[in-house]
Amino acid sequence: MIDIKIIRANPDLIVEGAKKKGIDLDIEPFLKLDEARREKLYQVEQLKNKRNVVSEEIGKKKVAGENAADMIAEMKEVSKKIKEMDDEIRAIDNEIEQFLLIVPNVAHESVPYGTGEEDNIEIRKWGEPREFSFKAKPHWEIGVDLDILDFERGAKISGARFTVYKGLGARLERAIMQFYLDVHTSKHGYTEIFPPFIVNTASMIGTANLPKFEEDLFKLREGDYYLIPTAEVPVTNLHRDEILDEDALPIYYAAYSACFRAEAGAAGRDTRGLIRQHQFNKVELVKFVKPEESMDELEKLTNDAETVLKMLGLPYHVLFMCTGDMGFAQYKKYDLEVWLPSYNTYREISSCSNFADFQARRANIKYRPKGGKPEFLHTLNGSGVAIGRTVAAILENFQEEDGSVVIPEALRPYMFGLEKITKA
RNA sequence: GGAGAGGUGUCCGAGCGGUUUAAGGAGCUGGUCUUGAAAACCAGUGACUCGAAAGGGCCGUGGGUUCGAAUCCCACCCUCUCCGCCA
Repeated sequence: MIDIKIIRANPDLIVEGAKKKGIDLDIEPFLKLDEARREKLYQVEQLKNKRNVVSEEIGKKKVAGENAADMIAEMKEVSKKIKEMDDEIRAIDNEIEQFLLIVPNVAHESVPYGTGEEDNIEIRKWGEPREFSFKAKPHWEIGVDLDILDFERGAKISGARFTVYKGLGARLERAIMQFYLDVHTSKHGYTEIFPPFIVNTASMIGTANLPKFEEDLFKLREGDYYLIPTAEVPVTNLHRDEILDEDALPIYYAAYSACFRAEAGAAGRDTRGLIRQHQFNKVELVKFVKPEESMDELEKLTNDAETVLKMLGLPYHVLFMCTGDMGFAQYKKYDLEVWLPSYNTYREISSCSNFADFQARRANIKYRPKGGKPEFLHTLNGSGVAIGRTVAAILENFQEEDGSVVIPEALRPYMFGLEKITKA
């Protein structure tokens, strides 16, 4: 959420910022509402002050045994008027709130302007895509041939975009999960969190998944429950409505979770394999930091995510996301894309973002600077990294001509020391 | 799911519908005393929020009754105890 004071003072800046993200914002109705609200607020507060003062006098008279009938009659009118005005103000507040929730974050000035993914800028590249001396297979063929991925039965028991992992496939998925958590907690200073996979509406609003992106979510039929699309949601909301001590910052959390995405509007895209699923596993990194540190923290977080890809030996590059492709809530964002031979290109495996105070304001997360008033802190998060897509990348990049797959050394301790997955 | 109890400031904990601008304690800050510390004593300190200010709001959340609500009514949420069910 954008600070209402900033919108008031610089409405053009907000409209311009939204436009850069490809969003048309009609801000005039908001400005009128805001004006009307402040006018009414002033009036009703005058009345409330009168009510407070006179009611106290009535109390004193009553205690003294004096008659206060005329004052009470007068206050009855005042109270009625207050009630009417409060109702009006409440209605306006509601409209303003609804508007504020759909105003996108304004990107940092360094973010390149662009309208789509073709305008993202590659800023780093690590590793070299492998030249195959044989015909490389896509991971969905490798996985089926090795009998470690079962797409057909996934479709049978659940539907499209669900996959069953089997045997060493399941083991590989679990090994990667452990490996990522271990690296981030033991080498990068993150505290492990194992969150609920179901959250309420307030949490979804806090991270800006609601109200704008409801169609991307799975909502449960009973109760105020949604399946989380990423651990970012429960973990960021861990500190919702809290004021943290300055000494507690920065906070680094690493969390594994299953992620559930409706993938509305993705029909026909990435229909084969593990790339786009309704349910997938991911280790997410979340940070709560002081405002002045968030830009540096984004670099560190991105670096932490890159580290695990390097340790696995997977070629990747880093994109500086342009305004048009960075998302609604982001202030600055990098995507890590891993090389996938079957696509003959890089595909997203991690997204690292600084939200500045955008989420903190929605979720009301503050910190108390030494000797100062509470202030909104900054939140960041990034995948550290997506697990299913890691499996896809490992199968494809490390496949052998005989259909086997070499397990990256870093994972072998988690795979009974196994060096290769071969046909049974 | 059933029955009961309860949600008050950083914490504990009072609070007949009208000096509550929330008692009291703890904590925290400063001081006295002490070689220093502890203890004791004295003084100060009450979140947060809207507002330029005056002022308004805030006692789980949201409504309601009333001239006036922490205090009464309704709904919801959460916590605890017991029972039931259950991995």
